[in-house]
Amino acid sequence: MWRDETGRSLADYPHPSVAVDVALLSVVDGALHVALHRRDGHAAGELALPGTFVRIDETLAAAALRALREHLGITGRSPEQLRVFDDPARDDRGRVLAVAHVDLVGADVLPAGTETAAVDRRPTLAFDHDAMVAAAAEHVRARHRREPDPAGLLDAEFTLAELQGLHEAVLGGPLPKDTFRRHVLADLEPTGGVRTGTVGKPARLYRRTA
Amino acid sequence: MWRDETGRSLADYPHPSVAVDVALLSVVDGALHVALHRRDGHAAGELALPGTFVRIDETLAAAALRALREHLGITGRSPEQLRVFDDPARDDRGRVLAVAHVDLVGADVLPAGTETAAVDRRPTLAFDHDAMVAAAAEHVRARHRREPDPAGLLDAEFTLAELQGLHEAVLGGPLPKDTFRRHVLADLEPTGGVRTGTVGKPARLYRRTA
DNA sequence: GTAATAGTGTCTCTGAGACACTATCGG
DNA sequence: CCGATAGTGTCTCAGAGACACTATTAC
Repeated sequence: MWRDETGRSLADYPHPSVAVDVALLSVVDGALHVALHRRDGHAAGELALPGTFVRIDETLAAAALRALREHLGITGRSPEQLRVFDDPARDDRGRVLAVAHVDLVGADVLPAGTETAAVDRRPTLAFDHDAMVAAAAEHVRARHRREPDPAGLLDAEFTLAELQGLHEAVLGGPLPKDTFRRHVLADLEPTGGVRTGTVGKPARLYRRTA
Repeated sequence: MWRDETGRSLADYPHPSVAVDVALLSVVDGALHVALHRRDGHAAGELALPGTFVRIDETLAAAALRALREHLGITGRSPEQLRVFDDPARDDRGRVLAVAHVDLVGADVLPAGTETAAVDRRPTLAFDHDAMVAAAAEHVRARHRREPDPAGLLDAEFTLAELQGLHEAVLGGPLPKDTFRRHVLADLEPTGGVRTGTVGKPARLYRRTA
């Protein structure tokens, strides 16, 4: 451990605490939702994103996963970093920098009873979590404009209609069928199979390339 | 100040230190350069980005500005946040999270003698500063693909050739004249003046709109 | 056959890029 | 006039979007 001239280590200097907050998004009832929890202790009952303080030997990703586990009972995802929120007044318990994260999971990953809110009609959240949700939704939507099912929410094989339904749910609006199909076909390969047992012409099955 | 059940404040818990590092980019000799400094004390002589630890009541932007002032003697810019670098082994003095920032300034802002390196042919830097410079260059280049002179490096009035020269320097390669002009004209308005005193047909002067 | 869904041919519009051309200065 | 730089007309190509059409199943 490094020491300065007076024998103090880095951690001995006063410095901000660091928290992670995770906007865990999911498609529920055909719309993009965010998972929330009610705070207890200080300011109990207020809706907030799952978050936690970063421990001294923990990566941000590890802290984000721990927040999901402790607050929502969810394991095994890989949150992406958005940015640091550093308004000095954002947390009245002290000086806290918050690194916002985003992840997108299937609705089946959320334990029964998990509280969620549609990102486009959400209640006011604690701290600056509203801005975090807005940034998270924009991040996920931008990726879904560029790439088919970037989070791998669909099964290994899926029809173009299923893919389009996912993208419409994430983006929050209808997409033109023909343009959408031509747009995503470049990143898909047909498996040769078809989806049977439904009404109408059977749909070809695809998987993502690369 | 908030206290837990045992009377400890947030800052009493062990937590990572937070640093800012700034990739200060500039156009020098027609190419994108990054300003560096030589570290002293521990690992003296190694080239690094200007950086500093974030004080407990300081915003990230304020810390970034302070790092530029203390290491390079530069004031008055507005660095943008890139992302947090959190490899546990990135700093052998202790657990340090680094928030990378980027800014782009005119070469005239750099004090005489400032050490710089072309971003595309740079020496190996300390810590993970190589990755920060790469991210910073990509960030600045992406903005210059979308928008004319986003950092306002040119004078209030400029010719299209001057603007194109700036973009070629930032992007690191030649641009087609006619396509470039049509691309940026949407965001410019002619001032009515012309640049005289040069060889050839006088060029019209423009300013950025909005 | 009909209803329903899957998939495509084609037209238009727009923007990027390439190329060559015209325009206007100093000398 | 010439050399040099500024600026434009136009062609082609590719992708987005709109529309209508064809294809293939269950019943």
